[in-house]
Order: sequence, then C-alpha cells, then structure tokens
Amino acid sequence: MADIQLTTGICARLSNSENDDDELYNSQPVVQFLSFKRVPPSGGASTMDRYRVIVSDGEHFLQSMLATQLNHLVEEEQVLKHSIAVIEKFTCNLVQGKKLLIILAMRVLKKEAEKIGSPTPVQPRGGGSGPSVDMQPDTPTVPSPAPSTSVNTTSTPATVVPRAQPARQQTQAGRGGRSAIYPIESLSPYQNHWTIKARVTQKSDIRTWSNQRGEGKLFNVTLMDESGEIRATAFNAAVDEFYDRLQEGKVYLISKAKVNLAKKKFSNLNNEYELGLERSTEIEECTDATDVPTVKFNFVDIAGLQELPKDAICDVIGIVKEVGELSAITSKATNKEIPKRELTVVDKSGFSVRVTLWGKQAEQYNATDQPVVAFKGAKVGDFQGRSLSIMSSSSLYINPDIPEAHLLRGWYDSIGAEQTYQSHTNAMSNGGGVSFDRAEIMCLHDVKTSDMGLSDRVDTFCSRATIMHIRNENIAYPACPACGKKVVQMGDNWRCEKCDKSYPKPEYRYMISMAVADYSGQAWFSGFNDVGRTIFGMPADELIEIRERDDIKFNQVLERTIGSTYNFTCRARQDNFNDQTRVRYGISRILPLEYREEASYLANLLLRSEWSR
DNA sequence: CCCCCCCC
Repeated sequence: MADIQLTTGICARLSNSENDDDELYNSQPVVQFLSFKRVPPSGGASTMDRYRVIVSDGEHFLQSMLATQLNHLVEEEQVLKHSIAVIEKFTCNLVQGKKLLIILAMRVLKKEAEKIGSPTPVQPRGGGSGPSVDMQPDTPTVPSPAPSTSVNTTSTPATVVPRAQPARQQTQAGRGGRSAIYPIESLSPYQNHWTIKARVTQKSDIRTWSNQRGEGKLFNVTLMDESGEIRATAFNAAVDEFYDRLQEGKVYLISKAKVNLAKKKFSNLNNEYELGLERSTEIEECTDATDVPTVKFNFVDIAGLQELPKDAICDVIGIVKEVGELSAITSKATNKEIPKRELTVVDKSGFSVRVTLWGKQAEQYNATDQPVVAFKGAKVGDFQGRSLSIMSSSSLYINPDIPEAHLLRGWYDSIGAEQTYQSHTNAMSNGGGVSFDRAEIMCLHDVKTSDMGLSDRVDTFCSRATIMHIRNENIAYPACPACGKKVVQMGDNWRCEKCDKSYPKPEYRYMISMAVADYSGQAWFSGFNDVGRTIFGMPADELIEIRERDDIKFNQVLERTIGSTYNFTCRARQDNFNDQTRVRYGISRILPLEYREEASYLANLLLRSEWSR
C-alpha cells in the first residue's frame, strides 16, 4: 500500500455535523487509531467489555467506541496503536451532550504505522467545550436503569442521558444487500434501512384477542443485543410467518420492521420503542452470534421475596422441589379455561415459594427430576405470603448453563436436598388471612395506648415480644377428641355435650395466658392449642401428664419458655367482665424467630441501601 | 391491532 491519506477534517465534521448529513454518513473516512482502552459493560443488558478508542485524522482527534463485534480486532491484535483503517460503517450517539462516534465496521489498511501529525482536540462550532477526550468511565449508549425489579423499584439512574439521536445510515446499504448493523439502542422511528443483530431472549405464546375493534392473534419476542433490549410484536399473518422461525435463544438479523412508540406501562423493558414485525420484515438467523450477549439475570433469593411489593417483577433461581400436576382454572374475566401448573422452588435462603406456570409453559413442563430452574421476569404475588407467577413476558430456563445454576446444583445435591424449607405461608400467614408482617409490628406501648380493640371491628396487630411469665393455672382443659370442645367427667368417662358422646379419655388442649414484653412495655396475651404446642414443644396431654406426675418438672417446663421471643399476630378485642371493660389480646398466630430469615432480611436491607446510594 | 397473565 503506497501512500495512505487520512481523511483530514473528518473529526471536526463528525463532531459538528447534523445527523441528517447523509453525505458524511456515506463517506468512508480513513483514520488513525491513537489509543485503545477496554471498558467494562455498563450494566443493563450489556454483558460485554467494549473498547473505547481515540481516532485521529491527522489534524484533530475524537473519542470513539468500537461496536462489540469489532472487539476481536483489538484482542487478536489485528489493529494496533497507530494503525490506519477505513471506517466502513459508523453511527453517532449523543452522550451527555457530546457526539460519540461508534465504529460498526472497519478495515485495517496499514497495521503498523507512525503517528501522523500532532492532532489536537476538536474545537466545536459555536464555542462551548469540545468533545472530551479523557477516558471517563461512561459508555456510548444510554445507560439502562439499574435493573430495578429485584431491588429498589423507585431508584432511577443517576445520570439521565439524552437518547441517541437517530443515527443515519449509509445508503450504499449495498454490499451484500444488507444495511449496516445498528445497535438496538439506536433504533428510532426516524430512520429506516437499519438491521439489528439480536438474540431472542423471550418468546410468548401465540395469543388471540377479540374485542370491539376486531379480533386477531399475536405474539411477542424480546430482542437483545449488547446495547439494550426491545420488544417486537407480530400480528396475524406475521404470526404465521415468524412464530416458528424465531426461537428463544437464537440470534437473528432483523430489518424492515416498523419502529413504534412503546406504551411504557405495558412493558418493563428499558426502551422507548418497540418493533412491529410485518410480512415484509426480513428475519435471517445468524449463526455467528458469539458477540451477542445472552440473558442477564438479577436474582433475588426466595427469602427476599417478602421484601418485594406485590406485582414486582423479579428474577429467581432455585431447585424445583415439587412439581404439581397439570390442572386448569377458569378465568373469571374471560370464562376461558387456562392450563396451570405449580412448582415448589427452594434455594439456599432456606425458603420455598410456589411458582405458577400458565398456558403452554404449564403444559410443556416435563422435568420430573429436581432441576435448577431460573425465571426471568416473574411476577410477585401475595397469595399465602408470597408466590410467583410466570407471565408470557417471563422466561423459564431449565438447568441453565450459568454459574449460579451450577453452584445451586452442587449445594442442593450435597446438603440442600436434606434440609427443610420455610414457606412464605408459614412465615407470614396462618392461611386465614391473618399474617405476620414485620412492617406491621407495633410495640406494646403503642398497642396499649392506641384504640386497638376499642371499636366494633376486630383489630389485628403484629408484635415481636418475649415471654416473661406463663400462668400455670388453667393451662389446659380436657377437650373432646372429635370437636375440641370442653368435656366433663361423668364417672369413668368424659362427655362431650356438643357431640353427644362419651370418651374414656379426654384430649387436653392448651389455654395459655402469658405475660409478654418488648422494649416498650408488657401485655397479657392469650392463646390456644397451637400456641402451647409452639412454646412447649409438646402436646397438652404430655404436659398435663408431667404436671400430675412431677410438679417440679412441670414448673421447670414452664420456666424454660421464659425469655424466648416470638413473632405474634394478635387480635385485640373488647371484653366485658364483672362490669369492667378491658381489651384482651388473643394470639392468632405465633412464629418462632427464624434466624436465617432475619439474617437474610438484614442482608437485603444492606444491599438495598448500597444500591440506592 | 395486544397490554390479559387469570384460580385457590
């Protein structure tokens, strides 16, 4: 190669050009590379390192980025410092008010070269500061918000960056008949002739609809490249055309789809736009897909689900401990039968959660062993504490080849399979709608000074309190083995009025009255059989037997309970006794403290405060 | 052009 000319002035033109400068975008400038710097991904969908580079036209220099499909040129040392190359395809993004060149395709003309000239920073037209050439750790694309579903849903990205301007496209769309490959991030309704190279990370079932406006069918896919994600929808004829061709996990070159404004409330993707796949849309599977990232998860552990609000969208990974049979429900809204299957999923947090699959996912689930399962975009429900629902926009991965899955497999096979798991039901509710909720904990002082129990309704509160004393009189009563009501001794037998039956032996049931205290004060709580079984760890028959046999031991058993702390859910009720009105607190649920859960709660608090900083 | 994700 004889004498290579750099395209003098190109840096200034790029820096100051309008985006509709077709002539500029169609030129193939020759530049010299001055430096390369590897920068980590910015989060969001991006999982690949990128190269920040500085290019020179001999007169000025300009900060630029290599599209990730060009990373290998640097890594294989096909391009070096001072190499001269022709930029065959490029686009520009506006980042923090500055124009940033993104090199999409290039050809090295001279690998080893000397630095040409003494280039200086571009002076922007009309004053102002020129493009920064310092290596700030920002990236050329609009940063995704911190994946918000698993943590603080109200956090917003620290920097709000103007969206990429519509990148223009080389009209010689030509060579090979295909347009340049554009980052998903750069798509907008203002440009045509783009091609994206994207992975299908999620594909919905085909859904039909019927309303006033008509009827039809559709499906969606989520497409992802290193710059971001976009949802694409195909209707009717396009469904027939593309449903089978688009497969989850595969990478496609997609062009000539329509770019529509996304209705944000229907999508949790970080994209202003979505694609309409039409019959004229071109979709071609791409086998060279190593540069297109695979799905990225932001897992929350199963214990941590109770920190998420209902309807939060999250990613969860766990072991399928139990698989339910395929069943169906009838939707109240549409009166349609909907196939349903429930999985019980556990993880290292020691919790289990019920996960509902719907439709085809319910029908097609057929893993009978206990696989690792990862969910992306599962919806948090509050049925029996916490539950998960897998929506059409969620993805389910059986035994995904990711580190978290291998760790989980190893843990489960060595210790997890033997352990018991706490369900959110047990942690939070007694099934009758009364739940323990740490956010609802009241201190006893507040309970006693509030109007709890003074109204006609039943007031429920939660308390974390420590047992100070248990009344030893009337600690249990002889009950009917069938109905639990009190029985009376008649000769050798015990008679139940309700059942109209006599039994040779009663079954004792607890009737506990205990003084409890927290940091603010003390109160008397009363509870029945389940409360006694929880605090004594034995049925009432056993305790009564001890009392009859050995009074000292009986008192020891009572004393053993002193000082233990529980999570209580109580009902406050007015009580009239001997012309005196007082408020009584009945325990409707008692739960031992779960130290694992407490630790995980605290860990999640810490994480949350880290991330919202 | 959908935007429902259902039920216990």
